[in-house]
Amino acid sequence: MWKTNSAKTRVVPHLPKPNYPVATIATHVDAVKRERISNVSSLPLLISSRFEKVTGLDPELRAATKPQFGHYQTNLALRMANTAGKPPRVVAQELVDSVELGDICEPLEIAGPGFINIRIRPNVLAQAATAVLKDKNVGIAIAETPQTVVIDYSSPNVAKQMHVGHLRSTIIGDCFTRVLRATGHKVIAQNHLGDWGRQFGMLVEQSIEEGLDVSTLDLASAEELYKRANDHLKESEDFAERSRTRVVALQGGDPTTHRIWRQLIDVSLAGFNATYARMGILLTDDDLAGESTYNDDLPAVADDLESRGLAVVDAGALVVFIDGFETPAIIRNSQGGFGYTCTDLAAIRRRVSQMHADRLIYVVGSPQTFHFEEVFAVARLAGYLPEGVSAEHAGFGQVLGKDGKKFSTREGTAVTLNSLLDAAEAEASPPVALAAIKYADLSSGLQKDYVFDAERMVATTGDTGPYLQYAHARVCQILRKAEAEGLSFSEVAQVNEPEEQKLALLLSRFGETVELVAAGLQPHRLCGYLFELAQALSVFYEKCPVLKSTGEVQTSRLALCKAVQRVLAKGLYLLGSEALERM
RNA sequence: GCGCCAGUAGCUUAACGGAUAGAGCAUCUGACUACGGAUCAGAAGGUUGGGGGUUCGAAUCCCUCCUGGCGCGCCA
Repeated sequence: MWKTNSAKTRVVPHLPKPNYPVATIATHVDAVKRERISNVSSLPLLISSRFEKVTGLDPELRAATKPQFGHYQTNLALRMANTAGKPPRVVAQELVDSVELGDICEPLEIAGPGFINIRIRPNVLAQAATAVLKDKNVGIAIAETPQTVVIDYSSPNVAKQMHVGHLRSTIIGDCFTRVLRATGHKVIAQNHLGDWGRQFGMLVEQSIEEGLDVSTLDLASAEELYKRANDHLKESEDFAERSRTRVVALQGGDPTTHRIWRQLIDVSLAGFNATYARMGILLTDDDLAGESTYNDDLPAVADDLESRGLAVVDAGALVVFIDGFETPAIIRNSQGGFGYTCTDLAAIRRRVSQMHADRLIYVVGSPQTFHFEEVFAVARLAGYLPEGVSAEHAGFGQVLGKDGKKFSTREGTAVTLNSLLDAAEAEASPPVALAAIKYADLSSGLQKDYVFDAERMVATTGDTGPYLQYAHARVCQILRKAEAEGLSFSEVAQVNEPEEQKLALLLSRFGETVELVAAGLQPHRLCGYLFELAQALSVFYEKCPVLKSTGEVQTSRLALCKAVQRVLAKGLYLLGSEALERM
């Protein structure tokens, strides 16, 4: 009954259509663009503004797809041709005649059906490279209107080791934290620990029955306890009953129960923190905000929704029917318990009203897409999520085993995160292994599943983290030798060779790439950029001797190397990896 | 049944409606006293799952079908 649309509109007759801007990548990109127009720092934006001055239109500059097309291209003439009623190439010629770019670009060229190809002048490229060399933030612009961004990630469960499912959330969330901080935003990381729920009844009951001092456990043995309790629960109705009673005792604040629960959390945290340290993750205990921290808010949320008529009791449960959703969101079940929908609503409320978040990001697997759509919709409805605050679910695909299927051990249990780190460290030193794993995780689209193949990801050839580290170590070697020889440099004075120009052009794009990732939450774009830069560096190596050159050519090339080194180091940092000086 | 995601070269994968779909691995051919060869140059490899449609232009947007994964009222 409640499944039909008519029932929905009947129960909550006047639900407004969402009139808030739906949080999309496009929205954020636009916001970033608007922000930066007034603070023109990158070459494409500078060029775009010149086109806009003449046409009032964004030329939608794109990096040229081929070297013979210059550095950037615009299809503006093609788009204008229809309304202008003129052939595209004629419009293009008019644009070329009227847009003033002589100070930045070589003469514009018209090509193909009416594309305008743009080539930056070498001296401008050299200036751009020097800017990257000198800039404290390596060419990344600080947002003019910094936001408070709350990022929810990692979120392991108490009394269970972190497993393969936590790998991606932890790596991706940490990357977002680094990128958003680098662009000047205030990031509040939130580790939404699974520290509450029915499983604690059986855990506490089992430990008491065994006479176990929980505080002496480590995380692995706590997980063993979990398994024993779970087995016990299945085979003994008596134990199941006592476990249910124990849940009530925990909720009621019974001292003994509460103490054991707290001990379970503490031993688990010790294990999680060890893994975070091993992975170079920024999360600290200050970022902990487990589910239990919202316990007191849950009845308040339910009451608020119910008293305002947004939630209604249906089949014994308190639910919210939402326009466009087949099923209602369950706020409180028919037993009077609160589920994770309610917890997430309470979290949104707190993050917006107390932490003053402008943007909420959830780094949680793709299977939760529906859940977050639902939670966001209810939060909008209730005003917990006001118009000015965006909420995004950065969902991601699964990590698969080598057989391309769900990653599990021979026994069928989930593979622990630490064993994945072990597998990679069997192939390379810890910092290299870590860079390998993180790069493999971040370098393709977040939505896609990928196979965990330690051997392939630690390869130093190809599109891998270690290749980036190698490129960095190599350029460091040149800079070290230069220093040993007493050579100094101050700026990129000239970029005459194509290989130098390519490097300088790429350097000029670092900032906008990072800003794009900050706006659109697509780390693979940063990976792709850094890989292209590392490749361009290798080509430069072949064609343009540095230490063997002399005079201004040498000092300029040294400066170029230093700028590349800075970008690679910063880029690796943003991916959560170490930029090694030697390998 | 409804919904979401994915389907691009043997494998892994990029492409914010634009030019000849761009890379990496593997394969083949070259370059070695080499500022780190853990490199570079080149070749070969694609009817972008199928079929329609919109557009000057489609991997990208719309419709439809196929395959795989995941979700869809009381666990989190």
